[in-house]
Amino acid sequence: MAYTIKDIAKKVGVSPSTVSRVINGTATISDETTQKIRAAMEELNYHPNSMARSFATGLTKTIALVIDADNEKNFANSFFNRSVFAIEKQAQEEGFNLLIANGNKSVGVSASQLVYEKKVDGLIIPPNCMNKELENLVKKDEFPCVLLGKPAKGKKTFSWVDIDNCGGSKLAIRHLLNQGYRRPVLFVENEETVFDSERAFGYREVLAGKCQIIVHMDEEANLWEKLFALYTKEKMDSAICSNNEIAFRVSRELKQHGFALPDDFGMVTFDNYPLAEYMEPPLSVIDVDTYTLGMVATKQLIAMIQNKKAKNACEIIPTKLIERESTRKRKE
Amino acid sequence: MAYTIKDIAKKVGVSPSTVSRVINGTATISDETTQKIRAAMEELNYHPNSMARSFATGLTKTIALVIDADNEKNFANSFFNRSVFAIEKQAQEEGFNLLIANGNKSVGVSASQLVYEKKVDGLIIPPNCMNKELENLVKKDEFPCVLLGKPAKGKKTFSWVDIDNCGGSKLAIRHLLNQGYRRPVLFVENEETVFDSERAFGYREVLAGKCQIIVHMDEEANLWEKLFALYTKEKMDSAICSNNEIAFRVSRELKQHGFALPDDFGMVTFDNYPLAEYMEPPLSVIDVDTYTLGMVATKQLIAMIQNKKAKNACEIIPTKLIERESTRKRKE
DNA sequence: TCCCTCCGTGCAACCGTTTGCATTAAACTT
DNA sequence: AAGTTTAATGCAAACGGTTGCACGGAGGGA
Repeated sequence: MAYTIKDIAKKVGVSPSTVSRVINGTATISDETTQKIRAAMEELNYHPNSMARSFATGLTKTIALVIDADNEKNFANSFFNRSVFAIEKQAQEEGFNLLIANGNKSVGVSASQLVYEKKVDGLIIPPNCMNKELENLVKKDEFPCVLLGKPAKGKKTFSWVDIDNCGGSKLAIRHLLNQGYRRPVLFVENEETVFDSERAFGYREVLAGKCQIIVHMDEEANLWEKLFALYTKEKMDSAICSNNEIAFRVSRELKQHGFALPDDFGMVTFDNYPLAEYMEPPLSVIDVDTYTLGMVATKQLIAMIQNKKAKNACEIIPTKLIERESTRKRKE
Repeated sequence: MAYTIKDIAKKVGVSPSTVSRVINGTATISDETTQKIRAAMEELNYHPNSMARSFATGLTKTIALVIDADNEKNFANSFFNRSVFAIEKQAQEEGFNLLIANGNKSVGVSASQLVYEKKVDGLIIPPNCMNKELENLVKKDEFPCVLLGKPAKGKKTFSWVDIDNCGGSKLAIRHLLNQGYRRPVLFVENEETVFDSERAFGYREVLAGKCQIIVHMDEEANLWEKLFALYTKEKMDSAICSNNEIAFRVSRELKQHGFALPDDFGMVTFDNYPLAEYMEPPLSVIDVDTYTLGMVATKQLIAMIQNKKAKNACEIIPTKLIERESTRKRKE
């Protein structure tokens, strides 16, 4: 059996409460007593039992990150991963642990379970994992919760953090125009996800009054046919891709059919994928700082946990352009 | 305040212990009482307080995965990520939660802390995160622990799970030879990591008596120079790359200098990176099943937690070859 | 019919910390 | 010097489950 606070108390000749107060600094204890208690703890290599503590205080010092395990792509993309990294680190720095919870619809219960069972003090959750049950739970108990991504319209009652999808899109297009491209097309998976729709919004805004074409990849059966039509009929000369897989596929098709990047077609893609710079040509990207995203979300959540204020805060993490070869300046 | 077991007991007119026994199935309770208790729990939407429970039982129903946050690459590579996914899922299925803990040397304490403070019931930990303190702790208390990767020589006293690096390497080389290549070179980061050294071992074994060249990428200042020498002087005609970044870099150099894959040079790489199939040409890979890796590690750990047996078990997850264009059969 | 088992349940202690309240002694006030 | 504040500490009751032991009653064997 490990030592308890009582063992320390007995050894020093004080009451358990005094030891507790020294550990937590919750009352003024004489220097002498403090020293002796510290020494005893050191000597016996005492560590407080976190479960007993959580039980007594009602605080777990743990936050949960809900993951969308339905979508296995989350695990292949670095977006998510760097966030996990940042969240863990920030949590740790503020004395919290990080629990990973499945937000899968079929398993379902998991995330709400953690709240019901009081296993965590707060939740970081992607909007698409937020279901009705969880929503009610969070609202009713004012349970600390930060959305990792902008919620869809009409659900603005949560705190959230997101990257600047709209701004990133604008950045990309302005860059293309700057480099001498005239007609950029936007490739997204579909416009149902918030981030794709934000990117589309930015695209439309910058190109207001000009030619706009948005391709929904999930509707395109024959990518090359589409690309060929875009190039020959629509005279599109460049692309913004919403993710790396799209960028890979598009550039492969183009190259296989004898097009040269960036001379025949410019390309910029979202997310600074590690391999983007090893592509041919190295891809210009909109770097989304998911590390900061995770960090800010965590800070916000822990602030909510600790002082119960700062509700309905929201923050947008700026994106930045990393210029590489795929958008080299064109001779006009 | 949420309902407690006592509220249920009072409502039904039984003692709290009876309710507890119904919840846990730890004694025979009459059908009638069971029904009434179940109904009351349902009606009040009762959920047991996990902290109280952990406190009483000494079991947290939580396992920790230690991550090497020093190495940010871990988060960029899908190896690790798919494992996290699998670990969470398996844990969840067996009624455990997953905690992510930093194994960073500088933060240090974190992982041991969890053990000291009894915040988790077991640990999944990459060998390189295993430090002396943790090692002692684990051994002394017989704390359940599974290494996620084969430990270096001399540390065989832990349970571990790893992918079959040696076998994967053999698979790759035999495949190359089968396809008509004669002289495959092995590219690794360096041979200090266990997995690279295992891969090198497999390489040497299959090519015993034949030409063997292992390139350590961390020592190569000029990759193209090296490749050119390998091709012209050593007559190497194919490569096994230990990771995707190497494969990317090597294939880029080759293509930039006018070589055609697979006709001039064959290539197979470790890890079925999602983008490997979008490469030009699509890369043949040794698929390492990190999903199974994580799942098996978790099963093993939970078995240790639950029946305190199965110590020092070890398991090797087989790899498999996915044949794509980069190793197309050569005309001899 | 008597004794023994076993089923279903209750009692109460226990898990390790925290914390409101009480207490004492010392240090100020005036 | 008496009264009042303040610092330092102890007491004991929580916190919400779990579990060993005990006990009454029903059923079964002799």
